[in-house]
Amino acid sequence: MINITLPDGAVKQYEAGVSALDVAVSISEGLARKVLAAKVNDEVWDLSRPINNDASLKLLTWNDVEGKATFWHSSAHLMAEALEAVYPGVKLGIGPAIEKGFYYDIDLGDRQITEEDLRKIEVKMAELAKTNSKYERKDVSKEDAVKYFTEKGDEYKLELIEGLKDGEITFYSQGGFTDLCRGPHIPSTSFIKAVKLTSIAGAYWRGDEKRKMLTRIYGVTFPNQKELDEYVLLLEEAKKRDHRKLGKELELFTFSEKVGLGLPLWLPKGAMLRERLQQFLQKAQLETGYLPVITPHIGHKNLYITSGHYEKYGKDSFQPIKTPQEGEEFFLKPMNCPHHCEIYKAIPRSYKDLPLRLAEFGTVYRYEQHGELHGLTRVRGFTQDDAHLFCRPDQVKDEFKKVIDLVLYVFKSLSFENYTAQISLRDKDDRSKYIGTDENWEIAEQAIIEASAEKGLSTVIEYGEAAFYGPKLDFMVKDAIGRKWQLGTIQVDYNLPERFELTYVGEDNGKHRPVMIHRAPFGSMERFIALLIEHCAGKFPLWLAPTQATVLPISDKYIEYAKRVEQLLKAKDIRATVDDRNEKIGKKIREAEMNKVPYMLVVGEKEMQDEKVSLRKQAKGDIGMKSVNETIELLNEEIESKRAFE
RNA sequence: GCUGUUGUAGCUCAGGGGUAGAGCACUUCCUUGGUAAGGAAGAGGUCGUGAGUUCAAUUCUCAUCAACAGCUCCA
Repeated sequence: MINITLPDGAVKQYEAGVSALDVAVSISEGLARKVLAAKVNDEVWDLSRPINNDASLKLLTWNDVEGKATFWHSSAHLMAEALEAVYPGVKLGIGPAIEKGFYYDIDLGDRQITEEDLRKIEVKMAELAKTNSKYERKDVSKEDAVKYFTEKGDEYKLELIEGLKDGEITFYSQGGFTDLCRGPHIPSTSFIKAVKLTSIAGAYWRGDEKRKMLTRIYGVTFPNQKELDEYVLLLEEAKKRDHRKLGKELELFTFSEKVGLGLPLWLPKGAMLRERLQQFLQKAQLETGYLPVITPHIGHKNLYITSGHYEKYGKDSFQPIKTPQEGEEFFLKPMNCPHHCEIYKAIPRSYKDLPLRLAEFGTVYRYEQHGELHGLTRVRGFTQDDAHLFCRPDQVKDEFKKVIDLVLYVFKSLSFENYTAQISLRDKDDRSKYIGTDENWEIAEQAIIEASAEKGLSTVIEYGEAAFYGPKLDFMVKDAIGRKWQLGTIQVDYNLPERFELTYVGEDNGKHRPVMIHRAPFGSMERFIALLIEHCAGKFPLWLAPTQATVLPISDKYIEYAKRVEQLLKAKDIRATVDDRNEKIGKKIREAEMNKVPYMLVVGEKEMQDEKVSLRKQAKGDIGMKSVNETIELLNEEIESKRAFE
């Protein structure tokens, strides 16, 4: 007999060799029908796999992340089976589950598939799913595995097998389809009740842009049709929040091919929003000891030779600006750090001056790959809410913690609650791409890990994601359709102080090298605002709304009064407008609602008589008649509180 | 940069080998209306750009540019 520990701590005894499915059956029939896979000692297993020793067991259903992943992984196999049926001779790359669904990379040879073909494949998948084929696991020797895929003529699978050790190769089969796979899988195809193949795209084999591009088919499946319908609805809703769409509708920003790709033009309302955000952070930074500086938009070539950026990015970036002076070249600044290093150097620094925190909303230009440009989230000209902290090595951790506080303050103020904090460290194996001593890297990596822990941040560690000059802590936020973007960032840099020969005089009267911390709580104004737009679906909190209130006269007769109310609001720093068009009140309200103006002040005969307005809140409706003064107080209280717009 | 899809009025989109249409927005007039679209008239496009096929191209073919999705990249 063996002991199986369940998640609630209960320990039950079973015969050795019991399967997770047996355990599920012993608990309840209903559970046994729902269960997809099982977590055995923290490893996800097939339900049918025998458990021979004492173990902890968690039964995974559709409600578990791992349950869904298993379901989608099995769906990828089902799609592969359908693809082989529809396109005989298709070669298969890899087909994993992803956050929302799955994909399979395939080589179709000379054939091409279109969106309509996806419908055919969906039908085939549904048909195969109904056959209720079991997913069966089989251990295979390397020799047999190679033989199988050689006969099948699938060079991609053969390449994958090459990287595997004999004795740890498994095949999974369902229906007439067999795939090289570690597993695990759901018990049978009949669990898959609803199928949607979402898109076709190209993807390099093994993510290497020098290798062949395969066709990637994305899909998602569900255990019932209702969930699929809900998912489709959710996607449609998400698309309405897209910052590119809202940016156009709310007249926040635009792009012009004539001005240039990836160079945003901020319209008056967008500029208003952006300036509010900038002032908000500036205030917080002044309170925490940052010193504003201003530097030019270009820098001499020598600046970037010193910084090392010329060598690393010179050819792939905006090309130099020439001057009448023969051989003289300037670059548009791709970052603010070198300029700030020169500010540091302008004056001899003592250990007593540190940390020195130089802050600048600095606009930079980077020639991003054409295919990378994306709304405001990836552009070629953007403004960083940049600052560089020059400090002594013993101050790094403390400074780091202060920056974490600032980033969290910013996120909290804008109610970004669903962020992830990612610590990016060096690649575990390949260390050739990093500069600086192992010792300094160790210190910096430790400082970040400790500072994050002491601040109670729950972080994920990503190896190989560090910048070439130092480790970093990034704050990632998802956009409307689930793509992750980096917003706030804190990076430790031992490189630039070295290259610029920055020093300070220590207590010992000797010269020492400061450590530099790059940090940007927003990341960039552009990207932050993009995510903010999607986060609040264009309904900005009152303190940020470009127009905070609009006065809507019932008819021409009240325009004069409406303008007086507008002036009273403006005198109290409320951004107000008047809709004095010759339109009915219903239409004015409708448009103000669609423009997401937080407050509407309806004025007519009744209001004009005793300095009142009928107040209406966007998405909430009429909230009754109030005096102008009451209204101003109400709005200003909300502005002060920086409340999120509910 | 790579693969695929798309490109018609300011916006959202329909159409289709014989030089174009809707709704919204815009302009003018009527209307002075109390909480999500009042009515009428008008203006607006050589159908992304260039070439080819054709008696004829916005429609077919090729190239190119841009947008979108994904990949690669991201100081």
